[in-house]
Amino acid sequence: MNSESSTSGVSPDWVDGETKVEEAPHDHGDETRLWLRLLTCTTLVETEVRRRLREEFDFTLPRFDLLAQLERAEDGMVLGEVSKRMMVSPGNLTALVERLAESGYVSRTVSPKDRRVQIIALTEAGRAAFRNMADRHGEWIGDMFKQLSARDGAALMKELGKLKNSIRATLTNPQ
Amino acid sequence: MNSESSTSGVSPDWVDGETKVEEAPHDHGDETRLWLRLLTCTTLVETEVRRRLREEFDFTLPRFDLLAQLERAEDGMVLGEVSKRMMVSPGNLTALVERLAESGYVSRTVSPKDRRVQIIALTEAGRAAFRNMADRHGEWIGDMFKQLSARDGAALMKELGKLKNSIRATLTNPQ
DNA sequence: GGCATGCTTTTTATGCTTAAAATATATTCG
DNA sequence: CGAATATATTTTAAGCATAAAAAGCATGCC
Repeated sequence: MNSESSTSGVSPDWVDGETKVEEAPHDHGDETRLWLRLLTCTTLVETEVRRRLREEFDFTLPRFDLLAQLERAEDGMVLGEVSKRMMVSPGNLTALVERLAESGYVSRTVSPKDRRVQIIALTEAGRAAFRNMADRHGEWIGDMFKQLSARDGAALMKELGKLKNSIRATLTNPQ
Repeated sequence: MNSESSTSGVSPDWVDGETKVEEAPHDHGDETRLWLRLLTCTTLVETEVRRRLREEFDFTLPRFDLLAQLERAEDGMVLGEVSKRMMVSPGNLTALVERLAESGYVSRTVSPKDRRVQIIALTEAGRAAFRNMADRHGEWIGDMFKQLSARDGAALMKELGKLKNSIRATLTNPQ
């Protein structure tokens, strides 16, 4: 998924990916269309957020997401826990954390109890930078969602909750 | 976004990214929570699709998406058009198409009318391979969405339509 | 204590993705 | 015609992402 651009001129003239997949024989067409619409919405928002993070803060979304995770862990977090929460592979985080540490936004401490474990925490600079970006982030989202009434928003939240449960049930139950 | 894993053991024990961002001052908290739920659903589905594509077909999602676009263009498609429909940058497609051409799934033809333009089309092998994968893809989605009633699915489709319009309005109107 | 086992993180190989610059071709307009 | 401008694609540099294997450490059990 995804894409960004502005100068390279992709973003504003996208067509719509919602008709990506043709009907399957046993007809899961409705579900597939729903899935593609979901994907389209997510991609539109995510791409815009990436673009703005880059433009306004010269920051990437993965970096932002990592700071966001640490924001609510006063005493820092073990790398493996960050991996689970961010839904990314542990190997992915090695380089990401490395770069954020270089920039001075996070600190790494080897656990005294278990020397395999790294505790990652926000520095003061990281906390300040994140707050700044998170404020703007909220505004961007608010802007993109603004035509949705409170009622529609609540309904969507509820329906997505059901969907999430359905997905999780399938993933948990291997078949 | 994203992640896969199975042997590397990330996928099944994810925690949930829905609480990534804290409240913003001017309070777009509701919208942000909604956005994070949307993102979670998309990530869960997308990751599973990637995993299964790899496992069952040794194929990647971008490759699959590209074939899906070409499937409905009998006479092929210009690269730029594919780029818009897939919502990815043109530069991205160069290598992707190259690899799919190597595998014999797509053909590239220079347009006789405009030598800048490449027309990409499915080969018979590509068409067959895609149909095979698309069938399974439909089943996976059907499976993950199966706890959602037809009524809920329809409601979700409708609400997402409204959201999409809201997002597009904001993106089209640069402020 | 010492070995087997398992957990946490890093490394490696590969592929996806973008932005920006470069290249190549087409079109427009003076 | 020829220069400026526009369009289509590729190249480049950097970063993100995964799976699988390797390395390092802890723990349990004999």
